Amino acid sequence: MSPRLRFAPSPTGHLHIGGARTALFNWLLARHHKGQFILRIEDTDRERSTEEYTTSILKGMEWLGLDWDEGPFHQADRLDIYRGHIQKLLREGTAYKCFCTKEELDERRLTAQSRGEKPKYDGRCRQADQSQDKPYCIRFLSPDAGTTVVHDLIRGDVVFENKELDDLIIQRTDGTPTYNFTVVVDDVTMRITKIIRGDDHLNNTPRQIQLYNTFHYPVPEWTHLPLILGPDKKRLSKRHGATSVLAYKEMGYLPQALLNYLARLGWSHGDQEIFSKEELIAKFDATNIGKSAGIFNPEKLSWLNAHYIKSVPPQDLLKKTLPFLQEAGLKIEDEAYATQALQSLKERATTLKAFALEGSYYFQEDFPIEEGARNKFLTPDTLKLLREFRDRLIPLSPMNEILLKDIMTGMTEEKGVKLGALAQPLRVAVTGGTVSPSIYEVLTLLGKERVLQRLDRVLS
RNA sequence: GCUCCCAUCGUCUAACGGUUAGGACGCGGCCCUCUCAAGGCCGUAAUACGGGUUCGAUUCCCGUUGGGAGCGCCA
Repeated sequence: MSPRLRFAPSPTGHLHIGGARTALFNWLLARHHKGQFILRIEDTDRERSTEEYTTSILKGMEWLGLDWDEGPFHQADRLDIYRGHIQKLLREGTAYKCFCTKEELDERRLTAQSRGEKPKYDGRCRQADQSQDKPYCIRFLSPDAGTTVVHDLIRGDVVFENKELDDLIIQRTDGTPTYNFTVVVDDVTMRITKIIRGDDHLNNTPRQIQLYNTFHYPVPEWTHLPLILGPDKKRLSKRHGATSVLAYKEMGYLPQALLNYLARLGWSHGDQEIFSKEELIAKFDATNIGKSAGIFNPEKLSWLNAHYIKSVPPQDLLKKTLPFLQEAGLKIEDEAYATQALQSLKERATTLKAFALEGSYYFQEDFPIEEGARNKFLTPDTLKLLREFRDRLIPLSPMNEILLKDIMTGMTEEKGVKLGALAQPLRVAVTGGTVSPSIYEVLTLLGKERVLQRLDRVLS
């Protein structure tokens, strides 16, 4: 039977790095085994769930290319299903009404904690008169004795004492069902066979298993992923800078770089570092997932991004980069020229955004000249050199890299100076800075007209 | 505090009782060179600690320490 997996984010925030990895692992395994990947939006918390976040999560998934076969399902549309299941438990006596107020519970929790005990519900409403006309929530009657064991694919059997588990609330006073309940009902009715989720859910799993058991439903296969931590070893959060997947898109990261990075954070395939999407699908295997938490390392992501930028085919370069060029206010008039310019830049770009930041001189005439560069390289002596270069350039037609090289090396040999003595001032004059691709390449790309214009600007 | 999980270079990881403990990012050096990158070569750096088991432990067991997660009418 082909496996069915799901990703079930709650729309109380953007799709973040950790969630994206969970989604990726589920997606990868589904694709690897030719199973189904289902997307479900867990929005039973009406207070904090928003439409905006739902859209953002979907956009994040699409950007990463994690396509789903079924859904997105919304829990908000499934309330009748949950209600039916709750009624069943109530009828069977495996759930009961609890009339304790939130304030009472808070108070008891505090006193338990101050006594050094685990703050759990004492089960006092198990005996309460169920026909009282007071606001109530509904609790699941969990067993007091025995153990519940979680068969986890990467951790083995994890045993929990049932006495550690209290009667959890499955329906709020306002009539809406809660997470630990809906997740079970959904996974059962959606026939999910493998559950891959964050480590933070491991402690919830025994109570979910108890729910499966009382419904006599088959228990799925569990895989709990170690968490992704920040540099301070705390759970990755907004405090650690950009954590939203879409933020990486905006910073100029390629989805493949993020996918590759995320796959290797917690999973490995020997010494291999670079994986295409197809390779990941072919090679991904839950048995090679590690057990320990990993720290998010932006440098390595950057390295991967630079790697993938180098491999973008020339014909795709402009399309991918255009939004960043436009954002920087650069106008693209000649697409063929722009493509060549980007091509010359791509060896040294770390992000797509860097093209606009570091190569703006390709697309505008009124770029500023860096103060330090001007002082160091545009001196009376070098201006003399530039003037001579200009004079030798004028009769040149056509202008190409070989001819330029001839002129420049000829000049520097005559003067007995190093090539850099001419190349750097020239670079400052035509790019405004001391860093650029090969000077021959830049000059050729820019073309004679523009080069002369820029030389005149610094010579006048 | 209680419950659960985890522990190899700074970071991501390889090793599935026998290796000079390997690779990658980062960092440093050299080469290349018109600058900066890229690339090539070299280097830096780890089995948390203490007990067992074993001819032999990174690997198996126990403990200690350290880190993380959970303990919500959040998911």
